[in-house]
Amino acid sequence: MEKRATIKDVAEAAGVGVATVSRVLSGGSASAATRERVLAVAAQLDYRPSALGRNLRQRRTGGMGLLVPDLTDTFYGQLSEGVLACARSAGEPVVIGSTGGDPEQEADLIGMLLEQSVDRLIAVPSGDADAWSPVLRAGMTVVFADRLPLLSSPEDVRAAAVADLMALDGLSAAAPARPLDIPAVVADDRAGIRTAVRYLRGLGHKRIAFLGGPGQESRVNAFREAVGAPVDEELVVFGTGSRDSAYAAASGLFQSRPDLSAVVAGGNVLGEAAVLAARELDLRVPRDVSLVMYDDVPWAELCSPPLTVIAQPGRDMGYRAAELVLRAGTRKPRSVVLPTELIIRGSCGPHR
Amino acid sequence: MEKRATIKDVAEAAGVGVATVSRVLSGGSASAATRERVLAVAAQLDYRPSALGRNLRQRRTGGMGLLVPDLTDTFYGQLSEGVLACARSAGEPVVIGSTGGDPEQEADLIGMLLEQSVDRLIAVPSGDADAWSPVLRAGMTVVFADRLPLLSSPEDVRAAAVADLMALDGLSAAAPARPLDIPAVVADDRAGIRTAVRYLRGLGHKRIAFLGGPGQESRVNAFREAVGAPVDEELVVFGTGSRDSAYAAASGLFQSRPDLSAVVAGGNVLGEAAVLAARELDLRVPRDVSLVMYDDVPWAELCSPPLTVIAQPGRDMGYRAAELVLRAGTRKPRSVVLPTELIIRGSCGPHR
DNA sequence: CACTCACGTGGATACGTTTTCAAGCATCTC
DNA sequence: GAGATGCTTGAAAACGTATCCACGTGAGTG
Repeated sequence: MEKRATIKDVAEAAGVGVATVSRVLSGGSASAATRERVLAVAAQLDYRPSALGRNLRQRRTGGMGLLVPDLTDTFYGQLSEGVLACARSAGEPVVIGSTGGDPEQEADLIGMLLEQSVDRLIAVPSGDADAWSPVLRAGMTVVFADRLPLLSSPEDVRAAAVADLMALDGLSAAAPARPLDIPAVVADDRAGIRTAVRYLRGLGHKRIAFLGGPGQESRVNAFREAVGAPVDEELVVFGTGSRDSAYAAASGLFQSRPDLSAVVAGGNVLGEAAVLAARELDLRVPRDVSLVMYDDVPWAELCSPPLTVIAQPGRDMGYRAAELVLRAGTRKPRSVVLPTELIIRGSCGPHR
Repeated sequence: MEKRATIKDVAEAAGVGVATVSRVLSGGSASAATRERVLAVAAQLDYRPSALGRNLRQRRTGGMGLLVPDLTDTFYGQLSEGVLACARSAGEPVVIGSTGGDPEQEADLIGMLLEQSVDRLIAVPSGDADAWSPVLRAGMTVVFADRLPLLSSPEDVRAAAVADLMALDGLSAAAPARPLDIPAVVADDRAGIRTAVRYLRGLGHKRIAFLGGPGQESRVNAFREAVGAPVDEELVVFGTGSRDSAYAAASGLFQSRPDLSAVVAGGNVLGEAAVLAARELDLRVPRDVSLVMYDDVPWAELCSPPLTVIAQPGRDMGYRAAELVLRAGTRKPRSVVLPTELIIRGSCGPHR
């Protein structure tokens, strides 16, 4: 196990000062002759600058943090792949954490990132806005993906609801002033849900349920808006994030309201739970109940019938978020809303 | 954005030297009085030791690297969750990379990790053994997960085949001397495949095909061994890792050999491709073709019929690998072989 | 020719921590 | 009571890099 060459070794071998080596390697000015010599020596010694020294000197770790609720959820897998793709092309490391949707674990992981001096973070937030403002004060550049943190105080919630609707109105609409001024890359939940609800309405469905998970406030709001008042509150139910609780929620919904004829699932885990629960209760899809699921995942096509879905570009979402967080120094990052698409397959039928 | 307190600040505020602060915080000896004072001051200043300084001093980054082929593959999602769970409980960061199954990208990512002085790595290897030996020489502690790297030279390959069979013979059998002495956490592929093949045989199937992906040499070998010579080589086909190529392989297999009555898919992406291709070709599962898939993923139950699978404990695999790599300093890590389980659902029927 | 200016260069410093080392001090032993 | 022993403590060095600053050299200008 031979030890790695340091910048000092290169400097000595090339007969120059360490400062010159540093400049050559980080693109500073140097004469053509010395540049060439330094590069040759560096290559010959197989010199790789130590990120440790650099990081300490610049008082920050390169790369970025990535916080997702669950890597077992295919959508977050897609999102992560997008982030990693962007990071790879930039040659930057990404340190990842899985929060389990738990604000406490999220806070722990943020603490760990802080300790590592990771100052750029892409997060699918679980904690509320109050939990995130300290992070900003710590000097972190944060970009939210997939969703925004829930606002905590009542008046904030009101303001945010308004802001959300405004933000989603146009695809590239400028984000309104929010209590928490953090850029985000999210899907156009409002349009996606609206399209799905209209589609179901067009098939004759009247009693449409929403099966949601944690952090899907924006989708629920969109659902409420799309169905119009008055919303039958028994028809919107929530799981807590685990597959078990999603199944319980779905099963409970089907049993307590046999009159519902369609359900929109707020995410692929919820969708999975819905088809499982429906099968268990001998409800046929789409004969007895129509189903449209948020997230297009490979296995949606495998179901029989194949699932009609609201597709959101998970990979793009991750990639864009990574771009934003990397360019944060240069450009002031603006929020991005990505389009969704209703992909009609076989899980929705006419109301009978 | 107030700047963080350093150890020096704490030392001054507590009226002690920095060395004392360091000792108190890293569990060294100190008098009860000073310990208490230092702790109080540290808490009051909200002091968090910077990993940067520590890392530079110790010439190594804490935590571990994690290299998987594709986070979109649910199995690797499970494996990653296991690694993250272990890392979280140890308070260690994880820097992740997705190789896409490409040895070149893998090498790039390894280079990045080296640059970061990450000296502990959990990898699902894509490159062959020759690509990995330099990593060891660089002083990295590596633990392979899910599979072993392919050996490159012909004699090595022979030796490895023998070694693999030996290694898999007992669950906790000591790993034989291999050209590459790296501990690994893998599933008992041999037993898993053997059980599946026997099960299919028991249903009367004679022409059983194997649909494999990259890095599944161990499973193919096990398949060859289980069916016994002579193996109809047309019945073992490979995709390159992408979903498209998996689909192409599956589709090609079904079309070129309409006489096959059962197929074993070497992974969940392959299994997905198989049911898609079968449906496209109007082959009914399990009436026309029986299917058993490696990997138990949540959506296996969603298919109709639900898929019979060889379950391997992805999460455990990741957790164990992380444990091994973290304890590498203390204990000399030994390879681990985890049990598989044939979960019979509805995708296999009697041969007709 | 003297003076300025621009540029290439290297020495020195700082980043925040851990660890070594020796010194200070109190206690114990003969 | 003198020496030895043990424990606590702080000063200082080191880790590998980027950057500030000052120095020297060459060209360009008056």
